[in-house]
Amino acid sequence: MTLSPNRPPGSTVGRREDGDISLGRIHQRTTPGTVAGVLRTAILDGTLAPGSQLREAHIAADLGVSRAPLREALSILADEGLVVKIAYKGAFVAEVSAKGMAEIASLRKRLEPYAIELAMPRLSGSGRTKIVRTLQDMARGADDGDLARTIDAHMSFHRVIYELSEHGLLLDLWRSWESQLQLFLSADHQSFPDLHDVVAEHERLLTIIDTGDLEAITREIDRHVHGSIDAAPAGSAAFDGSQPSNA
Amino acid sequence: MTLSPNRPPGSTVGRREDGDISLGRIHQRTTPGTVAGVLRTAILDGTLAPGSQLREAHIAADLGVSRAPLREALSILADEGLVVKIAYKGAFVAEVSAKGMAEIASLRKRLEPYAIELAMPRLSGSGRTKIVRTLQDMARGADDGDLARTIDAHMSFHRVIYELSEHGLLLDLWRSWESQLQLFLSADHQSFPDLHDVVAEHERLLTIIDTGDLEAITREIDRHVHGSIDAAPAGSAAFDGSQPSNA
DNA sequence: TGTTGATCTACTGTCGACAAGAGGCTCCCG
DNA sequence: CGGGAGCCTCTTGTCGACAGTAGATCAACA
Repeated sequence: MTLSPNRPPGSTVGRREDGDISLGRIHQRTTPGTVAGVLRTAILDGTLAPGSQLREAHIAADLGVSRAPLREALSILADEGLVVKIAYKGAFVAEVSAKGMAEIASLRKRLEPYAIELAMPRLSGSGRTKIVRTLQDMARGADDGDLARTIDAHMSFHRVIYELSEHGLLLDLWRSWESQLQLFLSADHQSFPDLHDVVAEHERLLTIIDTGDLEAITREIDRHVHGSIDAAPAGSAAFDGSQPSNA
Repeated sequence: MTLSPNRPPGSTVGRREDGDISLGRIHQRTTPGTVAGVLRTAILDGTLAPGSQLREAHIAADLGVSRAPLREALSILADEGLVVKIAYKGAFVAEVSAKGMAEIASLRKRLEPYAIELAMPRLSGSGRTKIVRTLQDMARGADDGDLARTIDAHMSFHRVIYELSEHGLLLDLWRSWESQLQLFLSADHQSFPDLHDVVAEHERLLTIIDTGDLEAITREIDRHVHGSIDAAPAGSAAFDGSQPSNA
């Protein structure tokens, strides 16, 4: 992940200097960025199987770019933890391991309550609207039995909280986890017998956040995160210690 | 930073599986890796001033490599937060901001106690020796008035703790902070009137860790980290709000 | 005189070709 | 028949050259 502490000079977030014209920034679409996007979705939707090697020449030819920007795209994905690069051997689609997920969970338990605490002051107005919207999205996804959409909304729910914390590092951290969580969840959805459970879970979380009781929030996050991680590995041997890594 | 969850097959850190032969792994010295190393020291020792642009062609020629591996080296440093890359504009030596340091501190306060907790079981034998050794190094550096050495040992002290936690993500996180902390500290050393204070501070921390009292440890880390961050910015206007954070 | 527009330069982004390392295969030798 | 040295091929790593962009300089114009 790229935990860059210094943002590019142009990436003003919400500042308006002259007449209040804040027409949101246009972010430059760089080739490596778009390529990384294509590969990311391919990995997340299973087109590129975990463990498979990503041959540069092939992919570059497929996408109609040269190897230089492709290699940079692979680096981006490596930062996100979706790809593992090994010198002189190549780049491989990451295999999510139960251990890796547990590690992420252990950090989330300690940091997400903090993120919520920081986000508190902004949880009333438009911030709250954003969160509620993700819940609605999640519900709609669950209604339709649309796994991908439900997961997307699930990720958005948490991401919005990190965004509202206005803590750059925290948000970067979440971003570095998001792809992996998404990969894990979509591969492991069978552990969610009913998608509506996910929705209920998060509605409950939001209710508790509303109380503003930090203790209770910490407890709930603990339960919440614990549940979504440790509930799974038992059943999904496929993702266990699979790191003989390579192969 | 590269928070890769899946490590390359060979990078077992301190594990000895067969007869205790830990001859430490020879890590493949890749060109981008060595180049990144050269640039890293140049940045940390001030040869490359914060904010200055790193022109690819120029540096590549200086080091006798082509731009391809150099660009990758810059990406590595960007991951570490020592360099900021901006599309179509170039790579610049990062400027540490008080805000960035405060963000790191806020996360350390929440994670370092956890790292210590995890490291506990390994804090008796050889693990402890390692820590003590960094303290000795720190002391020697302070005796000689050797700032760089003191800082190195200081970083090692904390790094060893994260290593002993045997929590991959935590260690990765520390690594992603280390360079920036080092950059900050070496630029801001005037806030340490006496290097021996640093040593005393860490000896005290170790003593408290020895008690095994997690509450006390958390309190101490809070004090410790708080002190080493918030003590500084007041005096060092140079690093304050330097983030045109926009603008 | 302030502002707009073109031009110019220096740099980054991209390309295709070449070099070098890694792994598998065959063939030779004990 | 087993082991090992040497090739052979595929892939990644590196290179030099070209294309495109950002910012500065400067001239034309209202």
